[in-house]
Amino acid sequence: MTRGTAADAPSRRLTSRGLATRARIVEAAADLMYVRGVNATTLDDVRAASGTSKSQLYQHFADKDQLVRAVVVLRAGQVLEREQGYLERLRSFRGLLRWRDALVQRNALQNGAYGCALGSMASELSDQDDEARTTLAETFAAWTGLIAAGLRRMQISGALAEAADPDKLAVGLMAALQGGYLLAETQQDIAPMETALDMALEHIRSFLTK
Amino acid sequence: MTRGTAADAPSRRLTSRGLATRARIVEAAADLMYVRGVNATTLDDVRAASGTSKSQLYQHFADKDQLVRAVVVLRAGQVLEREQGYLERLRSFRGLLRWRDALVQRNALQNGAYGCALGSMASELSDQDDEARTTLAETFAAWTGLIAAGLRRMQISGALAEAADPDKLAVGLMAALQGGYLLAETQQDIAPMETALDMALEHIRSFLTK
DNA sequence: CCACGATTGGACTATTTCGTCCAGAACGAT
DNA sequence: ATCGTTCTGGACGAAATAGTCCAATCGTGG
Repeated sequence: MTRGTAADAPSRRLTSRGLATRARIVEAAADLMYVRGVNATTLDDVRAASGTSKSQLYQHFADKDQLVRAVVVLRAGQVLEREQGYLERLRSFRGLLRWRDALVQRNALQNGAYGCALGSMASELSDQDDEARTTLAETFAAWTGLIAAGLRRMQISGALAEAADPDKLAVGLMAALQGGYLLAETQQDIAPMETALDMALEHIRSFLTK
Repeated sequence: MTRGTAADAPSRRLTSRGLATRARIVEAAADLMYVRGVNATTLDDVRAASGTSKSQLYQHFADKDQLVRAVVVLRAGQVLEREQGYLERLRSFRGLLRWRDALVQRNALQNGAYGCALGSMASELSDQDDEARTTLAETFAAWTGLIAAGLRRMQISGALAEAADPDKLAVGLMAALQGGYLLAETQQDIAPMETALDMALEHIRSFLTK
């Protein structure tokens, strides 16, 4: 609240160099927090991984919480941008299957470890930092909204039955995805993630008009 | 590995008094770690909440990791016992609905905060403590197995179609549950958890024979 | 009721981690 | 080029946290 660091109007302090260091810090922190968890990542880890120094960290972020929030915002933007690319033109069940495949493949690269960039932070931060929780909730809502919008387009084009509720189906699909991530992470095997997504998609398929 | 603390044969050290303190410590730690997260819980918090002292902590647990593992084992046992009570006699779709209601109601008491006792630990520990991860994976498997067994009984009694795959349905249901927990925790609202469970149950319903 | 090990309390140390500070280098506008 | 501002490096301090140790107490078998 004291310093103008995060999303504030950056008062006057902004140099390309400074912004570059800031970006380097947030990205390094995001990577570390993704694989180790937020609380298990120390500022010294971030400092080393970003090739910066303590003063830079505190130049750009009032404290660790602010850095964490910046990481959340970064991840939210990344995920939303990526998902928008997949979902904004979604108009068919096959498109949904392609979306599924992309997610599974991405997660298979790490054998399911680490889970969803958003989900793991949500689990750790929800009961710890209300501002972060809110951002994450909004991001989940936006993500789910992208899916719902696609389902609605399918409905308008007649591919999906009128009886289907796009919003509820989207929430169910998102839950299956997040639960799948979690089980896959715990088992170190993406099979449960596939099974979960398949079940949700199978349910959506039952609403196809033919 | 050095001391005989956790699940080892307790060599010689066991007095009712000692066992009681040990239990008090683990239970206090479990509560704290549930609401604050594992890494955000300090040994001093545990000491204070359990009304013990440092020496007791280190009398029973070689280090914090061992305590965390004991908490995982405790939670695993509690959840499994509770779920067994609900699921071991599951024979009908209505039974599944009752199970759903019980979970939702329990989570509603805290407005969805904290999530699943198992899920939140799984998310935080999976990439941090492989032994804990394994225990959690086994517990999830057992839990899912309870559901699958119930579905199989429904299949044998003819209520559930032969075409249904109890194992996959159980995994899908578990993922919906865990994802629902996570979304509910993030949104501080159990609605997404209900929606997710309803979707999974709706899908199972489609396999009912009549 | 005595002896001995288990148990306890809490002071103490070591280490980690967050956060501060300041002197000097780099940069950009004039 | 020069001056003021921003950026940088890293030493430093403060607080939190993990982990150690030992003297005192308890409690149970003999």
